[in-house]
Amino acid sequence: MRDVAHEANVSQSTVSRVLSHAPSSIPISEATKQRVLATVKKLDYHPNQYARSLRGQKNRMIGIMIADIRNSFYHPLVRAVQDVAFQHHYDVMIANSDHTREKELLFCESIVRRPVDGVIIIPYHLTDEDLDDLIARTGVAIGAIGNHIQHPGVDMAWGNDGLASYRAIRWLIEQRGHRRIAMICANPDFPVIKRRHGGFQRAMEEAGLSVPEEYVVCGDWSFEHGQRAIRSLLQLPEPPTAVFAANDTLAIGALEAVEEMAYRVPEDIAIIGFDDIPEAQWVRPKLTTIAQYPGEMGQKLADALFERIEGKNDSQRCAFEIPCRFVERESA
Amino acid sequence: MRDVAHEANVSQSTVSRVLSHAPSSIPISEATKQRVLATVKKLDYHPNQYARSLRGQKNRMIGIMIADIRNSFYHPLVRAVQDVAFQHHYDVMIANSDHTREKELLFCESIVRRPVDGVIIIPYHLTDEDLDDLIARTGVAIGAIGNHIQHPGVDMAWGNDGLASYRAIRWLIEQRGHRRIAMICANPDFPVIKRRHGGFQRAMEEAGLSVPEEYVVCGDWSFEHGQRAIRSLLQLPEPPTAVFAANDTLAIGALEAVEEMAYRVPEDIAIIGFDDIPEAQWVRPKLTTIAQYPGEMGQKLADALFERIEGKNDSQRCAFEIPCRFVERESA
DNA sequence: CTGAAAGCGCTTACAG
DNA sequence: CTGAAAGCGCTTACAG
Repeated sequence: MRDVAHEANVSQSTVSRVLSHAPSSIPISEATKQRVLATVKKLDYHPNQYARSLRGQKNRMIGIMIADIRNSFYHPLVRAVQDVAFQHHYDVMIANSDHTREKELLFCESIVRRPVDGVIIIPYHLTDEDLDDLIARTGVAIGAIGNHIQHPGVDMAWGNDGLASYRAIRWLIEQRGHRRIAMICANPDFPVIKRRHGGFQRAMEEAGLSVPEEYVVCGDWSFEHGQRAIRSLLQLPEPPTAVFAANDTLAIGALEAVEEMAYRVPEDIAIIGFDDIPEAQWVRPKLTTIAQYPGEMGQKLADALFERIEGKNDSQRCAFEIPCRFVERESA
Repeated sequence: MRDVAHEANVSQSTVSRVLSHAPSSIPISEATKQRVLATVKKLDYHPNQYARSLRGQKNRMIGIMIADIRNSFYHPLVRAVQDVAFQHHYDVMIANSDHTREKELLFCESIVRRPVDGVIIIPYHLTDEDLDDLIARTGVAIGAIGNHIQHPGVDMAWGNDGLASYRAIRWLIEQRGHRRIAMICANPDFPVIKRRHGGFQRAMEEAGLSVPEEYVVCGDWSFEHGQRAIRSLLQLPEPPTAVFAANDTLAIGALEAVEEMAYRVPEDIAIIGFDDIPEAQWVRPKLTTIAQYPGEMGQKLADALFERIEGKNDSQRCAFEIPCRFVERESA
């Protein structure tokens, strides 16, 4: 910057003002401005972002925390956030929590250290108190997915997944006549599992159907857990006739295992997933599932985030409910 | 930091030295060290990363540039790089180029501005000159995928995809008796397409088989292009009996369209993909394809990157050839 | 409209 | 083993 100032015969202050798109409060003569810009171009000068950050300006970076970049469910969300950030000339750092509280806290720490201007997170363990702490220490703007986050200073987006689960199970019972329905879950401590399992349980109870303990198979979110879970279910003395999987990856794992065991889907065993990832349409039979709209969530949350970052919103809490939709295909 | 220094009754220099894991050249008395660490914990102090960066230390951040986070092919690579970075306590920023030179250059610019300590990139347009420029201006360590990058200061990993393509086509001809073979390509200007198409062309020529112009359908990398391309191919007066798709997404798109047209795979039309993304095993018929190992590429490149960042390698160029492997399944 | 100077929060010679 | 001081590259009151 010193070089540019010297070469253009102005002070550093002037170069800085020309470059920082300063709020027009401080005017620069057109001639000076052009001279500076020409010199900047000539010397191929790019202001150092860290110095800017240090001096108190924006950091021009946001963070995303998801469980695992390998799960397709997150991609539309991540991409939407990246695209909004790109338009604002922001960089995006991305971290995986692997559904552990430990890594969620490490993400918060790296946010505190750096810091960044905003984050979009999908927390599985972080509580309102954790977020409160984060805001107090950094002033970072936060958008979160999942309605277990109720902090008044945090924007959020959520699907009505509990209700959607309830309705899907009712559909299995009333439209398809199932009475023995099982559920493949991830860790039951996750709020998201509590909601989906709660919907399942409620529909079963209302229909007067019992759910034997071994009909709820908990584990992680993986393809492999889907395979193992359905095998154990089908080996029960009284196996279920339908299975509700807490996400599509589990459902697709189940589908693969069922095919190997030479059962027919949906005749012998019906399978319903959750999320409607692209792969749900590629498997055979095509997966009946409950669609969520992560792209829309990401987009809305990112727009809200930049409103906060740009100081256009410092009071209003945004809460976007993006309803789930039941998608009937071939597996149930 | 001032607060910590004051509270612990030492100078800022001392706090800094305790915290910066300084090369043991400068010793600190154990008592002082413990006192400082206790105060750090008590005040919950986290050093500001931007100030550290500015003062010349490492920036503790690397960048990844891929074409599009939504393509499954990149996930094992991204995840592997993230995991290595995580172990080194580094943050990772990720940008999409959408296969455009414009966005590839914008990524370079944001690297220059920030800067970061290293990048892993999958360039489709960037040349050795571009990278030379980037290194000159930032000293950033670079690892790249694809053997069109030959810069002596850039580590690289690559699959032998040209040869693998050649062999797959020979297999179609010799083991499966195909004579009319088409190819679905992305933009033919991409080095990766040149290599894969080159292998295809060579196998055909060596077998004395001609490739009508309309048998090479160029477009982008999308599912939709796969669908459109195979439709146009099957409507030709003399349609092909086998199709080689430049990646699995194209192949899966082709598979879907073929199913809608009620052709049988592989009896009526054989399909071969490239990459072996997880979805290749989920579609029916299961996709015959050429496996690449992006996870291994990412891991090796990231390890090499941190060797450079930590100054353990400032001369040796690493070049990892990760051979492709033909995976025979059901679609050909 | 422009410039001189202070300061963001650290690290690192330099001195003791 | 520890501290006082300079400086990384910017931005922003303050002064003119």
